[in-house]
Amino acid sequence: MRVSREKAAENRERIVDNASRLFREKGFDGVGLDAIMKDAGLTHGGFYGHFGSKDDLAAEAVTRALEGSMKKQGRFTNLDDLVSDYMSERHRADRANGCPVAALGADIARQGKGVRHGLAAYVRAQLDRYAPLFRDGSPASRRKRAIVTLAGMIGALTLARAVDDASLSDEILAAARDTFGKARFARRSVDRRS
Amino acid sequence: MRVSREKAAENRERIVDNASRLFREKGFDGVGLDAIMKDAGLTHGGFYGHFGSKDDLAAEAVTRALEGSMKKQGRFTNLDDLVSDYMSERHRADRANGCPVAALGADIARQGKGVRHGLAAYVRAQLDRYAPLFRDGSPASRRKRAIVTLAGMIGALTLARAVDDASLSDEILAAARDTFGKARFARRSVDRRS
DNA sequence: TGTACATCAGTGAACGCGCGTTCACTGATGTAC
DNA sequence: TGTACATCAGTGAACGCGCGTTCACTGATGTAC
Repeated sequence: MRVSREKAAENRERIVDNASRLFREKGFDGVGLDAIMKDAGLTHGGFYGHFGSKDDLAAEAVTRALEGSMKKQGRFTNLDDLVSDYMSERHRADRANGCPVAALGADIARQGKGVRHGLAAYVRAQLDRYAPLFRDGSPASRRKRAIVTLAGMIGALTLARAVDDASLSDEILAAARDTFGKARFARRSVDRRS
Repeated sequence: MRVSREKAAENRERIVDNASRLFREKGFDGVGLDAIMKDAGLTHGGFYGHFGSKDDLAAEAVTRALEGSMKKQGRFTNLDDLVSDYMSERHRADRANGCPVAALGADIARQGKGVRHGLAAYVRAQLDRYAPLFRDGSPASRRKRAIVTLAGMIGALTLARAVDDASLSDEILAAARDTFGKARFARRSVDRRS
């Protein structure tokens, strides 16, 4: 049953990719190793040839998902497009391929040090990406708005997915799209003193 | 071992309260019925005298947590105090007694119809509570800002808890506090056309 | 290049544990007289 | 009010299942000559 080293490396990649999607869709505890391996066209016994434990895979899968999310958002050169994409109905419906923070949310905070450290790096990278996309403001103001934009989009997507009411969900998406996109989330909203 | 009807009703309440805290702290799959019943000073066998299943308890526990969260936020008469409290270091540290949406996040979206319906009612109630606290703006503008404030606070707290970097976490809390509190998140930030 | 052997990626049965759930039982509470 | 019986909240052992993990085995790949 041995396969070539190249094929084995491909199998490993496929396990991580598929697990990254399955975890986002069903949560860490919602998928077993059996389902993950079957999804990659393998049997569960081979798992420990590739990973030390399910937790190890979870860490790799989250990292992979964060990388994918960063790469995807890196394609946008203005905030409007980025926000429109993040706040789209398509993203709301496709938890498996979307933002891992919105998909796994609080469960990430219950993961090990590796995952949480990777998330911090992800957040910093995203803030550095968002900040220059604002049209005006000091570096400090840009950074503050970048934080609020990132947090607001994550919270809005989480709410829009959790709510059992299509029109309320649509309203949440629209409000976030409208506020954070089109550079309407302008400098003075944050910087102005009362 | 029979106890009085009054005592039994108290026991039931205690189970729901404690479960609501335990779920928020460790997630739905992070606590077993054994731990929940032990936490209430009972043994696990008695569980099914009170509830039909663990899922039923989860639904009640989330509802209870949402009610508690609404009652708590109802005490605030201005946004600044409300935001300062939500975005406090104390709230970040105390997942068990804090906002259930931030604590359970995406897992709520994977719950049954009852929980998600209750969440929608909670969101609507919170929006109605936030909207009048803004200093200016049309009803539509107030509602839009209420949505963004609610989503932003939830996202910011989720991020602040998930990140493995104290100074980044503090920065996220501060940015959200500063943006959503003190009515600085003013009308024109949302309404102004480009 | 071809052959013989060693390696090792993947298989599938098995283990052990925890968890949700069930159930016969206990004994204090509630009720009927 | 007191007694006798029925009820039923809670107990703790047991069940069954799924899941993470282990392991002996297989047979194709990789390597040594």
